[in-house]
Amino acid sequence: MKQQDVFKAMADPTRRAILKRLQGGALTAGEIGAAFEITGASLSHHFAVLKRADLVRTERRGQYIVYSLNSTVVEDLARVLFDLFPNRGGRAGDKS
Amino acid sequence: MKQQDVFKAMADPTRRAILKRLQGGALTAGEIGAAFEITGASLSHHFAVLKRADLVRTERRGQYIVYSLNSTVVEDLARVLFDLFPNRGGRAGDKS
DNA sequence: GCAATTATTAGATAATTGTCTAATTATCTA
DNA sequence: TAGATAATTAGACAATTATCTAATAATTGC
Repeated sequence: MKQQDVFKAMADPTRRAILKRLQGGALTAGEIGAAFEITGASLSHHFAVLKRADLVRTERRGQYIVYSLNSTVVEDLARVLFDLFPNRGGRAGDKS
Repeated sequence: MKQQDVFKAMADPTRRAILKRLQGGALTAGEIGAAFEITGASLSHHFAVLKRADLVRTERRGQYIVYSLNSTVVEDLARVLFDLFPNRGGRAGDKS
């Protein structure tokens, strides 16, 4: 997990919205884009960032490209956050 | 919690390092700065971002200003992340 | 093969951001 | 009150980034 890439990816509201949309299951780039006002090119840029952070996985299916969540990476991120703050009952990722 | 401010704040490695340093307890601006190569002015900028995100609290003590973590906000953030990803055993912030 | 569809890549531009130096504010102490 | 110390604010600048239009790539179906 490239921490910096993940944090950077999560810092943009559009990308968080994309992740949110993928909660319900895998979607094609077009299906995701339908919910946003920005161009497909901009969307592609965001997809690239999310992929670089390993937050989503892609699979080509015919002319479509299907995106799906990679939950584990964001779980890792959540663990990092918990670790940043001690004295809270030692849950996920308890290193001490 | 202003989600966007928090995510933006966490996106910078210097700011994450500052939070990390504060794990051991409250520190003055100068004590924190001693660990970084950047100028005090740049540090101040980062402090401002962290404060806007409500990730740190400040208290003036004489000529010093003391910074401390505000754990709850980052815990909230971690919860948001967990919520982004369903089907993982429903822990913190379980909304469903 | 060719047109249509889906998506990405290339290149340009405006906005944001991290950094710096210089100036300012707040506090302490002699 | 004056000087020293701690920290922030102001203003400038370079790097990054989100967005766009136009061009390119991959696939399907005629």
